[in-house]
Amino acid sequence: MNNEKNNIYTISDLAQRFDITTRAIRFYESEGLLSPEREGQKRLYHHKDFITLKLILRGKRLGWSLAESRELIQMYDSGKNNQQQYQKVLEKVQESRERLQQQLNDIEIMLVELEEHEDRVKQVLAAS
Amino acid sequence: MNNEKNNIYTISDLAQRFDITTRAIRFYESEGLLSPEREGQKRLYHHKDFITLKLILRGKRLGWSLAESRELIQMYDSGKNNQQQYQKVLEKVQESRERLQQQLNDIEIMLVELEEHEDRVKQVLAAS
DNA sequence: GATTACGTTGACGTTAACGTAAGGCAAGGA
DNA sequence: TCCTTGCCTTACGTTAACGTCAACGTAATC
Repeated sequence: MNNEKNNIYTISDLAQRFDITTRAIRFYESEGLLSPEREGQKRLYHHKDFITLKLILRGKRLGWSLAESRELIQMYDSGKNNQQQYQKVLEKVQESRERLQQQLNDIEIMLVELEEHEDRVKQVLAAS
Repeated sequence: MNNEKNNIYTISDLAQRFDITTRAIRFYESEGLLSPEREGQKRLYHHKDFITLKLILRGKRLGWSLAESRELIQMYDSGKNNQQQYQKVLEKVQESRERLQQQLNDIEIMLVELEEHEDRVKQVLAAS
């Protein structure tokens, strides 16, 4: 009975699609990241909200706090040219990228060390 | 008075070198990730502990829990060939790598969308 | 009209990884 | 002797992002 053709979702529609709980979605709203339409008591989500949720989850994957993602979302929502906000977001993206670079480094080293460890262990076994 | 030439560190030596608090170091010990020598009440850290701390912090950067890093450390400490533990660690590294790939993807998309947003905003400004 | 399914608003609980005192011991100057 | 410094233990506090009831409303269905 969902009207998904018209891009209207109930809260559990969204929860299913993004594999999160309705509790999480309501929480994001309480934190000011979502502001769905209401039909009486019930929340109605449109495509815009769908997009916003996508932003939220992408932010989470990058390790952003909800407060940080909120800034990004507000920027998009405003439709205005808030240069200061834009810079702030850009910096965050840059930080994330640098963090990623460091992590790639860490992964490489870890793999090398794991191999070395294996080699050592095997040598000890061979010598016994 | 630190005997760093002989690779002996006090707790605050380590804290300084890794830019963490002594509280954190003691906490890692209480979680079974470190087991420094004692001289009376005082903790004495050797090169081995230095290495372990490096592992801990690397794990943290990769988003590992302390419990996860503990497994890695135990594997190295044992010096044995625990194939099961080795596989578990290898899987974790693999997971981290996949997560990184997803994040790289996210970053790219985010940058593209930010540019698009800028373009839209500028067009609106130009039309007014 | 009773059940089932889905939605709502509180409100307290949970977890990891420390932070933050508080109080005390021991060594080394001044 | 007193003071400062550094380390120790114990123990309660903190934060983010929800989880988990509870208690209720409403709408469709059996």
